[in-house]
Amino acid sequence: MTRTPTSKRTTIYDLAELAGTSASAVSAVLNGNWKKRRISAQLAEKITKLAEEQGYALNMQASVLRRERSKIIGMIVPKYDNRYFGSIVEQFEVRARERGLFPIITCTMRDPELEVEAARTMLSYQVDCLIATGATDPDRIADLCAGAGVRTINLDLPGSRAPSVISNNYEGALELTRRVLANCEREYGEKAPLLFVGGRGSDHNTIERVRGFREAHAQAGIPVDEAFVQTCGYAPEKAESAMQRLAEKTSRMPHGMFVNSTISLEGVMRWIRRSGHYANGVPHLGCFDWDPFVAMLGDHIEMVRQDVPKMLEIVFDLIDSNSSDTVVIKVPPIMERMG
Amino acid sequence: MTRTPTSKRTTIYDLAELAGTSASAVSAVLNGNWKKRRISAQLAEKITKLAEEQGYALNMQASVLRRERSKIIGMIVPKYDNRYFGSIVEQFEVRARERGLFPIITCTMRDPELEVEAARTMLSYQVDCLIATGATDPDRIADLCAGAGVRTINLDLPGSRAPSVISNNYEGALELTRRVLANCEREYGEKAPLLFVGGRGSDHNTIERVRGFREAHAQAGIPVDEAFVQTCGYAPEKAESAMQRLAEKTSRMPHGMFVNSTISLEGVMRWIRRSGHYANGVPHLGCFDWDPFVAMLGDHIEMVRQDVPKMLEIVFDLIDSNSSDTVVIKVPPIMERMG
DNA sequence: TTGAAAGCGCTAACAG
DNA sequence: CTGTTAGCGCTTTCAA
Repeated sequence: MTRTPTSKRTTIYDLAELAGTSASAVSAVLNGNWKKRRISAQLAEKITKLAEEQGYALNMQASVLRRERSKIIGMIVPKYDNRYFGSIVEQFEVRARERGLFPIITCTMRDPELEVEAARTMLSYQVDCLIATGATDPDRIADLCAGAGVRTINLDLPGSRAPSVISNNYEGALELTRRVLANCEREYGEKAPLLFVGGRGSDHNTIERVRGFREAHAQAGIPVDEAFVQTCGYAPEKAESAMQRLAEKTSRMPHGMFVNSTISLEGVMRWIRRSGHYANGVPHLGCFDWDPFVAMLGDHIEMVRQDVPKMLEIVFDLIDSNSSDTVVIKVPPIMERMG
Repeated sequence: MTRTPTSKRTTIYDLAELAGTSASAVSAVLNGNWKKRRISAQLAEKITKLAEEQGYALNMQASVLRRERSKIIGMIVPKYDNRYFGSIVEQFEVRARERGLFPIITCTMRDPELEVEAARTMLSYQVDCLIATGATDPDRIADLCAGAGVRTINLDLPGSRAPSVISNNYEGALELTRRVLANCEREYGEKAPLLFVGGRGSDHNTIERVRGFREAHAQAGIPVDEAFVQTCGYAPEKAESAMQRLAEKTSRMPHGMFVNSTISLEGVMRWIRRSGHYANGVPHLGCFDWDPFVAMLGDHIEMVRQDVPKMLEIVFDLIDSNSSDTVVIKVPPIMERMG
């Protein structure tokens, strides 16, 4: 793990000596502002060539230490195990690099302790800006960052002390619920309440989605069955055991469900298969999130796809605009057509 | 020695002044080696408390610049859009942190240029070690790192200038092919060659998997149809159009397929649905990779799950062991049971 | 038991 | 046009 002490890395001083010039000239040339310093094209070329030959690599730690902006941008993200967060991270990296920023990402496994730990570490690395994605306590992170004079933006889950970019969960849930209700009615010729399963009762997104879920029921004139609102957490195991408990208590399982993320859907699907409860007649499902293979599972699943490109576009606009108003920007999700 | 008014961050000098001691004492205390320096417990406590109160955060750039080891460990990874790489990245982070290392990850979108660019950047950030995951040209990266005296380990795809940890692609493919062949024979009562689709004909993993594919055919006494070996690339679109081209050329599509990754499977499934070619009688599939929703798609799909925990365990053993032998360690993948 | 001091490699202001 | 110089914040001898 140790670097071989023999192969000392080339520094601008080495380059300066080889070129018979000074470190500052080298620095200026290598940073592309040799014009400003009116360094001769000849010298500039000589230095550039030398750097190439010697395999010179800038020492970022030294550079960042000296500059006032690090150009490092951090993101914390709960997990990498689903398409939603995967595409967020992927596009975050692309856009960051486009802007000449260096992205560092840390996954917090949905652990609140790890979240603040990760934020602290990122501050140690002098990030210029921190994006808190799906954080359980965005305000805690915002405070931490404020203390260090670092900007924060909340993504996916909103906070009250920094700008937030989130999906329009209410609208998405409203439409998704409508569709599943309609699908159920079409097939079973009966107006009956759906099951809501997955998510945390305390998180903003889940609250908003439940609100949309209720509103769709209200609009259809169907009373919500309170035993059918299961905000049991996101993990597959939690969704699975929530289903199990419900089945033990109720004599009549719902014809349709609103599943709050693909993560939870994993558990729901597992339960459906294992329990054999729906052996004759699969329930109609609605999933708040998108996954290509879920889309292939059959015509009985509707999906809401969160508009990641748009969300990240706004995030970076916010970064560029330098504003720190604590707005909450809601991005309409996309309804995937069935089949 | 005047601090600019912009730098609002607390430094060890601020702390030293507040505690009426020196920066070196503060540094020692905050690094936990105040015992070695026999600093009084009293002073140590005072400093610790002060740091807490002031919200002191270590400046990693300064710290790393001064130390000889950065304790930063880098990983480059092709994509975040599938479970395999997702779990690699997730577990990499966990294990790195367990060891007190700071993980930085960069996704290269399978772009060879970006790969070396990313490696260079990581070297600039003084990584102590770089893991090249699924790199198209691992040796190029190994050379780059060697020049900087930094260790490299190849993951997923092997190289010849650094230790490599990969799946046993041959064995996995052999067994997967056997199963699909058996499934086909059971259903159609006929020995017929499978289609191999996805992956790059030039990459080691694909070559090994094709070898296993051929061997399984040989063992079953079935000649491989050369038109049925379609190493068309990983992307869904590529797999999809490869299927299309094949269908246009051949009068008889295969009853079974070996699909080289879930990524490619996405395209294959799409083609199967859109083309209507298999309207009566789904083909038996084998997928080299695992995804929970693919597992739910039906009994006609077999999967090979690469043993990510084991692979990463070996990667970190390699890191700890400090060895740089260019071994290739093959980890047996796990055959998922159907259903 | 503790502090002073010397840099790590780089950037940028200031003098030529 | 170019070099000198003064640190950025931290770690680590070395001296006391």
